[in-house]
Amino acid sequence: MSNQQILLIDDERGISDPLSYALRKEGFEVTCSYDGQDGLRRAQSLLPDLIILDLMLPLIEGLEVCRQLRGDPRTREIPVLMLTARTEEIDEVVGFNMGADDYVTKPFKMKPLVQRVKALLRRPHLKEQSVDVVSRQGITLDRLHHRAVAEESELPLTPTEFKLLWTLLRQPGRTFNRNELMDASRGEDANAFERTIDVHVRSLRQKLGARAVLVETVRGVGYRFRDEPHESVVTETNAI
Amino acid sequence: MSNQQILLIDDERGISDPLSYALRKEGFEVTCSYDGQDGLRRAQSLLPDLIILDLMLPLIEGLEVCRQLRGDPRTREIPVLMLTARTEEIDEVVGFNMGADDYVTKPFKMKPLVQRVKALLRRPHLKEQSVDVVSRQGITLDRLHHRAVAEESELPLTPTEFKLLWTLLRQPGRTFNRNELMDASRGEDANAFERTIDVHVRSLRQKLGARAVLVETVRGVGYRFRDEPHESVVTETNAI
DNA sequence: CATACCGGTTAAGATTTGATGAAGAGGCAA
DNA sequence: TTGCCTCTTCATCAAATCTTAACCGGTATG
Repeated sequence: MSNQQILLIDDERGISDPLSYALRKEGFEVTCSYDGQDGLRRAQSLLPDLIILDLMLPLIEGLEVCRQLRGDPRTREIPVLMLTARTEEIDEVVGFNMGADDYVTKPFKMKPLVQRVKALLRRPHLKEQSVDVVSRQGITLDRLHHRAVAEESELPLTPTEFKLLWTLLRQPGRTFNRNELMDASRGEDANAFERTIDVHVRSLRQKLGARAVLVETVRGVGYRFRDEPHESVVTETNAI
Repeated sequence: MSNQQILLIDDERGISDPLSYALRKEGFEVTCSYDGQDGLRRAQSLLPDLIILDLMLPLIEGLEVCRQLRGDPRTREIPVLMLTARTEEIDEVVGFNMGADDYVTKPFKMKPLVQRVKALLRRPHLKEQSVDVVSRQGITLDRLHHRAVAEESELPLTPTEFKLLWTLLRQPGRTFNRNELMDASRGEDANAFERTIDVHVRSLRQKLGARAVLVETVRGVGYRFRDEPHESVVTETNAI
């Protein structure tokens, strides 16, 4: 029972039978389900370590199953491996951002698929859970209440500035180019002058005051939020 | 160089020019190649994150390029997006099972294609093996954070120096000629003065300090990153 | 030894890049 | 409507970076 449990949701016996066989031979415990509704119920009762999900399912579509899995806190973190018939479907799935963790196109070879399964199970589960509060270097952002606080005082950020800082703060040290920041701060409106970001960064820095140095410029690339503490800020912090 | 690199292999300027422009505007680094042979060579020296490949090419056919890319362990895992003239061709291509990851029929709209590119690059299993950190001989490059570290201290590299070192470091021991290094560091126009590379190498060596010897000159050919920590005596003996 | 070739070095000039100030353009509520 | 507020665009400047070209010394070759 120390074996890892896999829930396989697929209505085609021609696929699920050999697949479940191959997985069992690898030492996994496999439970099969042949439609979406049943699969969803089993997922919630079994809480397996991994779910393999066909995109085309009777009763409930694969995407809907995935959505509901993600909506339930008990199953939210279970990795999902999606089976799709065509490459283009992957785009859709990715587009819907349904949170599948990997995709395999049918027809597939058994060995690579098992490899993928193992890789997913091996993966450290630092999946970015939906976080509403981020706090770094004395700056705290709460996106539910749309509040930004630096030490004591509240920062009056505009929506764009807020999203910008949110993006930077969530992955401190990572450098974002202007396009990524554009996307992050303005949704998917892709066609805008890149340098607009510079202006937002500027006003952001102004409002950050002494902490402005935390938003670093990476020349030729973009911007990033400083990872390690900065001397002048520490001094400032102490002084307050 | 937090940016992802795309190699575009297409001989029709009417296609490759606007496409490379669109991709660059999206923040990708794009290198263009106008025939199969050259494209193959560039793929092997650049090791881009994605390759866009026209099916009809001079010198070597697209399918043959694809086959050879799949045959080389260095390029085997790089996703390939194939451009084809007619829908029926897709079937043929799929039939040959040449391992292209996606197909787009010409003529295509710019936006959807860019979407496809992004989707391909976002695919989880590709993400897992795409390399963002390279570390050799005590030097570590992280293109996501855009950081270069030697032992303890951070190296303040300019964008060009970073890309140069990134290229050398990814395939230690392999000698790159100046054109290849030009490509890698300047992405765009390959028709610049070759000796420019020498100057970049020099400033790179200066910043590397004691580790400067790791960037070796191969007289008459180009440069390479040293593979072995010490003298090549052992290597010689083993080689014979 | 002479010579052509090659890479190292240097500095000046050209180009690119980001910061900044300011001027519209909409949006929205009073 | 007017009066903010926010976002975008543009022009300009200074600094960082890249390229070019000239000069130098080492090396292979005859």
